[in-house]
Amino acid sequence: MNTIRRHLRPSPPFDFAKTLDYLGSSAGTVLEVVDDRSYRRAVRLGGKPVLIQLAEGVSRSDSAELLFEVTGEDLQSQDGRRAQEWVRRTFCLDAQVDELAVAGTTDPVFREVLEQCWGLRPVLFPTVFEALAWAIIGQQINVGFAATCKRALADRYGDRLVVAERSYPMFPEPERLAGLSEADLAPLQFSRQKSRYIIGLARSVVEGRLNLEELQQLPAGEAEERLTSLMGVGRWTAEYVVMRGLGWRDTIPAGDGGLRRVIGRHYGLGRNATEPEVRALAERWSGWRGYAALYWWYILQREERKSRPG
DNA sequence: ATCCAGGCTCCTG
DNA sequence: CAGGAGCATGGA
Repeated sequence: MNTIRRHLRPSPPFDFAKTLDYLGSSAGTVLEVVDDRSYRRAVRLGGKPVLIQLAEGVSRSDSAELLFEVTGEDLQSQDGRRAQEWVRRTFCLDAQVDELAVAGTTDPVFREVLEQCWGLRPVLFPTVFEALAWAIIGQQINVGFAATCKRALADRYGDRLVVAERSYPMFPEPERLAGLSEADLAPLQFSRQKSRYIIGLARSVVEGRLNLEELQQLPAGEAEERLTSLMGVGRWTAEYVVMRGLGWRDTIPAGDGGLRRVIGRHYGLGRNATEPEVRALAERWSGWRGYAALYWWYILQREERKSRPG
């Protein structure tokens, strides 16, 4: 076991504390260890299990600095490079977010959102497969319960990485899930329908019908189309994965229940916004609709955390 | 009990 | 092709 350390400089504005606060309070964050100043998570990079650790460094002037560590078995410099690229991509460290400010100038409601979210960065899923599985698990059930299901899936079928006498869970590989039957997931409180979708997805990957590497190379619209052709993946799921798994910044899951709720509330509709309404509104965030979605979820989380602590 | 929760598929008219 | 029923689960 050895560790490689680096310093990373995110493009400003970057508010690590805010990003961690949101990430750590999100129900779906079950495989990460997050506190108010650091992040830890075990992932496979190039097939090799590693522990990624991030902490805030000394901030010079206005640009924050991140301390980054990767720990694993017999790490070479190329592993360090690979891990660093993974972090830059997963935490969107190179995003030129200041362009987004323009979208707020004509919309007082969204300007308020922008101010509260300034510096908040999206955190992508470690893999597209995990994003897809999480989106399917989360369909039409409350996110707390979805988190329970995800955790159970990882505990039962995922590998673990032990570093410094501490054990970190990893999300199951498609190969592992492809061999399961519906009966295997029933004890984890997956509905039959969801079990079918998840297992079918894993098999698609293993059998090569769904090439996740290739998916990364496609334009957002084509990736969305490709995803929607899978059983169990509708428009919401595809858009969610394009945004949170593939990292496209201009894709918004407009049918999302949470978005419809928070947007309806803030624009004074007295009801949930409809999907077409969200889509129409999102035109004004064009170029950054995915960031807008993130920001709205952040607002929603804060509002609903206040009224329902825990 | 009843309604809801970060939908999807399939079937109508 | 738009709209709605039916679907599975657990939680409030």
